[in-house]
Amino acid sequence: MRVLIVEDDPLHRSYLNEAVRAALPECDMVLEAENGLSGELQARKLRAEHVVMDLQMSERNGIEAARTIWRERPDTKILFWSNYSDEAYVRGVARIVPEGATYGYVLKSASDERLKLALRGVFMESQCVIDREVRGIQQRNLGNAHGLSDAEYEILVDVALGLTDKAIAQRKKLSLRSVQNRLQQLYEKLDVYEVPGEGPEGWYNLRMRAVAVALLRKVLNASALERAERELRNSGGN
Amino acid sequence: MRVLIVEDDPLHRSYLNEAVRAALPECDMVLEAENGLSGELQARKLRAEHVVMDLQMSERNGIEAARTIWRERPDTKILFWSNYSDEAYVRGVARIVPEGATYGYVLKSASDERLKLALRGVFMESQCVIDREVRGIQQRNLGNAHGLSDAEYEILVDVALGLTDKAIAQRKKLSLRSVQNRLQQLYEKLDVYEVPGEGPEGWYNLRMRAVAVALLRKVLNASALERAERELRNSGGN
DNA sequence: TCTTGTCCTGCGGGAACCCGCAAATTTTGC
DNA sequence: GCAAAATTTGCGGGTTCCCGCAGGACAAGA
Repeated sequence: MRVLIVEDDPLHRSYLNEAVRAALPECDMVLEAENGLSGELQARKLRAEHVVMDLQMSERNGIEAARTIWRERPDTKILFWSNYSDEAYVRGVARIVPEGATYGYVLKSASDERLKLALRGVFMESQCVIDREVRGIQQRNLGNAHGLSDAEYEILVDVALGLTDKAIAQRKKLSLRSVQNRLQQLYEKLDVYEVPGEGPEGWYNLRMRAVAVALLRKVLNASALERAERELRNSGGN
Repeated sequence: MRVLIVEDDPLHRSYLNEAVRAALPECDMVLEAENGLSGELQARKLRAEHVVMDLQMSERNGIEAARTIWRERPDTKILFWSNYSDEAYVRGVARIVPEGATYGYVLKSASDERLKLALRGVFMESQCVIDREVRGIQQRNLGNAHGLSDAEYEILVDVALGLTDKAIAQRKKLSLRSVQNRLQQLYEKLDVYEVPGEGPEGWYNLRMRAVAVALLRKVLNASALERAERELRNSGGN
């Protein structure tokens, strides 16, 4: 059994290495990659079936790397090990996990014990192991108390990229008015109307404010934006 | 001689601890804090004169912690040790350095040797030690080839918070038109007019696009936004 | 079949934005 | 002290955004 570690911080990498060896005595080979790109290459070359990987790396982030790995071998078991439980990351991971694949998501702040349990659960028992904090984010989106639906999230991303209503309508094959409707839903869900202090009504540019709130609440983050931007440019703008 | 370490990642904290002991044999006490808030408190209680600290921590980030520390004792020597060289961080640090204070800025990706040199340089020799990558960012802002002036940056932040032109005019005590002028400068500096593919002219909402580009280029980041938002709410909205 | 609910669509108007033009004001350099 | 340069301000317009209103399309359920 072999395990591939994809993590750009050398300290965390060596910590992981040790944790893997301790948790999985049946593992006879631990490989390392220091960014998403080389992670992809190694996974392909070595036919890795067990990967533990960081999100947010330079060169290529964990979500994209995981997507290409899974595209080639959907039965690869991947344990994500991340600093944050931003909604944007959680949503990003959920979007790319293939039907029936087994994966895990644990935070770097978790104890050694939690990490080891996750390693055994995912790699040996084919369980999906998701930390409580992360799970909380996932739930909130389904029970749509405050969470955004996928449709709303996509509109949010397009707006955040700086597209006009018309451009979004074209991309999404909707009428102008429909786009604006979805925007209004978004504005309500994000409490955009709340005013700071006693100022007059027209204090906020709603479109911009919605994105600001989304960033502050970590519904959106920089790496999600980068992904969307790349996608936009590849699709030639329409 | 005592050194205070402020860093939330336990691995990095212990690594720093070791590095400090190795680089500074004359140091007889190494203290640790695990977030910005407790860092402030410890610095005050222990009258720390040598601090090495992470930016981007939960609870209170390094920039705010450093500001309050320097407000109380401007001769404190602070070495910032950060993952990123985002323009937003560099600018944030530069904004709060008191006249004549000595500080350093090294990246976590730097070698052990670089870190040790910085520790000795800042704490023993009262030099300012700034990594090359970080220095590069600073330069670009002064030689305003592409960098933003402070005025432009402030407008950018207000826009990113979601304020309307009118609201910004009021806050900054300018006329509506002046705000719009500054916005136009911003649009040019950020190459907002560049169009993806062959689409029609009106593809972008300039105001939103400017913020998107700023985020992608790391001129702005989430923590700078959080700071600005807090400031906005404190000032009661005007 | 008729109702109910949800979503998409068009119309219209008020507000906000983007910006060219030109005069007034401040800053800068010598 | 004075001219050049940069900033600020007002005016006017075209465009986009925000949204209430109302009509149509489609699915679920009585």
